[in-house]
Amino acid sequence: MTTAPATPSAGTKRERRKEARPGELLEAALDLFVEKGFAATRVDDVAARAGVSKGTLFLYFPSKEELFKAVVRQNIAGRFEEWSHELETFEGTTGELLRHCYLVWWERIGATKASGITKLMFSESQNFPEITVFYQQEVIRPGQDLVRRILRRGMERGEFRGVNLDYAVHVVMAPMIFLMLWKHSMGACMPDALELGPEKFIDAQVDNVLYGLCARPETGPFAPALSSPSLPSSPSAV
Amino acid sequence: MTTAPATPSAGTKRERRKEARPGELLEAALDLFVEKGFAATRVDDVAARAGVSKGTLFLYFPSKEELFKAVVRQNIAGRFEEWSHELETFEGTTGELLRHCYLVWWERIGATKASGITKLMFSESQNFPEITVFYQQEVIRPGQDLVRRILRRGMERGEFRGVNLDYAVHVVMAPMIFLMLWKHSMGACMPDALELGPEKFIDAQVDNVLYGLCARPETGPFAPALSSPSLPSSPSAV
Amino acid sequence: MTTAPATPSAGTKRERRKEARPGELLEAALDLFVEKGFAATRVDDVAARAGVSKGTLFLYFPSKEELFKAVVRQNIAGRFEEWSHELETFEGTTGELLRHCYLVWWERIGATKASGITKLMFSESQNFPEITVFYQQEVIRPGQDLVRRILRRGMERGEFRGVNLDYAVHVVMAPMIFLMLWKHSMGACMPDALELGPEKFIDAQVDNVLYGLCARPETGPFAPALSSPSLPSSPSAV
Amino acid sequence: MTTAPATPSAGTKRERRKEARPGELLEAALDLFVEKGFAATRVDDVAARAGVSKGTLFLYFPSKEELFKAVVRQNIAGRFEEWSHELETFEGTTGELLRHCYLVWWERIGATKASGITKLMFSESQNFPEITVFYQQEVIRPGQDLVRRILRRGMERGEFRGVNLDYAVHVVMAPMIFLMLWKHSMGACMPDALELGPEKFIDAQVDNVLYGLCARPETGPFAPALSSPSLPSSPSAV
DNA sequence: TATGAATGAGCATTCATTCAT
DNA sequence: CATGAATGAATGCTCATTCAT
Repeated sequence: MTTAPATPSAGTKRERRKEARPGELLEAALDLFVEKGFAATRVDDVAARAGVSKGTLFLYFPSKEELFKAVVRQNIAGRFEEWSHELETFEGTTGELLRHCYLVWWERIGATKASGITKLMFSESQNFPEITVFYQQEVIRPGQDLVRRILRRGMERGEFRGVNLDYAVHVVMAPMIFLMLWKHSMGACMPDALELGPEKFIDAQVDNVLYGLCARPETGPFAPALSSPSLPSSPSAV
Repeated sequence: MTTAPATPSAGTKRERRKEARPGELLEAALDLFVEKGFAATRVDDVAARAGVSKGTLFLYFPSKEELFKAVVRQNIAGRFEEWSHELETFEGTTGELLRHCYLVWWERIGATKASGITKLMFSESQNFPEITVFYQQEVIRPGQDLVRRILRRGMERGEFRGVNLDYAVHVVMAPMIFLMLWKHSMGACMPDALELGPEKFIDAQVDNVLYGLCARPETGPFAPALSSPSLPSSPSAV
Repeated sequence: MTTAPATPSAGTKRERRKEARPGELLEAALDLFVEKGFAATRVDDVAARAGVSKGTLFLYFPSKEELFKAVVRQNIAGRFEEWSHELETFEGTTGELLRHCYLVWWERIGATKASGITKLMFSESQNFPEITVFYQQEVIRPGQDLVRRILRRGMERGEFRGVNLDYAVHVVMAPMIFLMLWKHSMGACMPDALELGPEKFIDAQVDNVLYGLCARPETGPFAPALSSPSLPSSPSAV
Repeated sequence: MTTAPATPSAGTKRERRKEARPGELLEAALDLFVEKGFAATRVDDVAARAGVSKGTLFLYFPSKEELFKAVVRQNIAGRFEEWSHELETFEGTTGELLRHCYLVWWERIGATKASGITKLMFSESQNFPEITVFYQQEVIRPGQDLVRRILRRGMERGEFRGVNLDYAVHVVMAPMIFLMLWKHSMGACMPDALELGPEKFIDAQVDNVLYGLCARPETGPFAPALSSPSLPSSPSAV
């Protein structure tokens, strides 16, 4: 109090605590939201896990919903810019890029607690419209845009067929989302092949997805169902 | 219609009501469980929607959990026997069988309210262990067994490659489950390509899945990741 | 149905059932009231144990309270006349009469389910005033009158000291009532010396009671506290 | 009063309230439990009588059962240590000690609301096994142990006959328990001699009990029924 | 800044009684 | 006579949010 601290951001122990509070609360909230879901998580428990009182939590976050939004921002929404940059600087075929994205996505989201947030949103979006709107704007749309840019890159380079992007985005994301949801619901309750080795599952999915997307001389035995109805997939689409 | 009553079991008006009650309650419960989820559905609302008092509901179902189980039995679990029989009498290639299954599954489950039950289970299994156990025994296991039998049929006939069944089951089911979950969560809140035409999405997924499964002379540019690790499916996989 | 029954009271099997109904209901009610108490006994259970429907019970007894009153009348209140007569025809000393009364009381009430009714009344009288009034008029008062007559007999014959009847009645009844209440509450939950041999307890109590009542030349080391305050029983009590 | 606060522990008005709350709730709960019994007492009413909301009650006591246990601890169970000490320091004959105990017991328990708890336990033990176990461990057993020690003291000093302790304990306690139960059930509903002057009743009972217990040269006209069957207390008892 | 005591609406389940058949 | 379907008021317990200190 009497002597000025060298670094103004973190002086006394108490002040350092004060600055750390939001982070500790967010970490505790992430844990509990992932474990119990949004509605079933009690703010008392979040505060207790962060080592503060319930009142203090409401000092930093005006409501349970705002607390959740902050968790989403810190763990997912706030990282899209970095990912977007990584995507732009990637060199190599778009097939390689897509495979790379699957892998890093698994490392950074799928295998971490962040995946629990996706599960939570799928579970409770109906009952909390305000959160859902926020999540769509901050996560879903940026995420789909990222995938769209990959697909366009492939199509512009002639590596992918001309496909209806709205469908293709879901084809690309479906296996990853399924993996997260399974892991945080049924997979948590029953012994399962996915439990220990999701990499194999991802590998198979990437192969299948790439097969559906890649430009091929002949269509083979399978119908080109990904094709945009108004934009036939034939060479003219390239 | 003119001579004898169609339903001989119901004489008086009251008896007809009594026989209809369970069905009316189950329908109301299905609607609300699908709309709100298990925890957020109030039994008062179920009773009100069925046109009876809260007490009457407990006359037919001893608890909210048992009510839910009855809904699951009527809409999903009770129909596996029929599906199993259809599977056995199918004639044609296993690829055609799989495509057929995707279609009828979409007609009977995916496009109906029954799909909401799957979404509900993925959402709330963590918080209601007793229901989860019931669902795994009555739905998940029989469903996976059905898929396993299809895959075995393909492998025994030489139509499919030798694959690790535990993974392949998930590869087959993932797109359908994703479709249900999306439809009942994000899809219900935002405009989406899947909303109106999921058939196209299904088509694309069937193609991809069949590509991964079908026996081919050469493996092409993609690694055969579906192969069982202990039972390599082809020399080139080594 | 076609031939008239010889005894008009019990003809066809159905009619015999009809006449037996109240008795079967009363027996079932006694069992359950004793086991659970008044409030905790459900009329559904009474009807079910009697083999009839809930509606039928209300056909014979207009309410749960009336059902209970009927149980009391059949098992206790209706038997005072007989006991009163037995008391009048007894020959022997009043001490012997009192001991005799303790024994037959134990046989007919204390050791039977009827004792459970006393326990029930002590337990729930506060919450059911109407029943309590009934019980006081039909059971408590007649019972106390019986004891009073015994005590008066002893005093008139010079066998007992002059005592305040209002207190003496309680002194006589207290051990028996205690025995019933213990048996149906704590005794039912914990191993206890009273459980198997209440006769010994009764013996001891009779001795003590008689000691306090009997006329004695000298009062011994103990104050004659039973004496009526206005009518000192002996000079030493002054 | 004017200078320093009497209670140094409570600073602000709020803190004083907080410290007083449990006591206020316990007092309100004691009143209502005694008046209505355990099952018939609504927690809302307890809270209202203490001047707080229902939620506040559950802030201090996690359930109705725990609230009741706390009431028992405060009013009975927590005072055995003090009583035990009083017993050890008593000087005089064991007959005097017993009479003394009856009197102080009446002052501290019998004449206070605490006696209502005993009545409650006798009434509802069957329906609430968990509470019953607690009560037996915390009240019944310590109470019986106290009586046992008095009886042993009398036997060791040669003042009392050799008796079966298991029965004698009940003989000693029966009159007091009867008094409590009567007062809180029938006595509360009908005019009664015990209502205003239980001391006289107690006096009579003490005399009778002491008569049964005290060592006497000859057994008199009454059988020594208190004697332990396997351990005859004196040659004359054979 | 931090606390934590207080609130009160919300919810699954029970049960005596009624009455149409 | 007999049924049993229907009712609806009653109750213990939870939890996000507020606010006095």
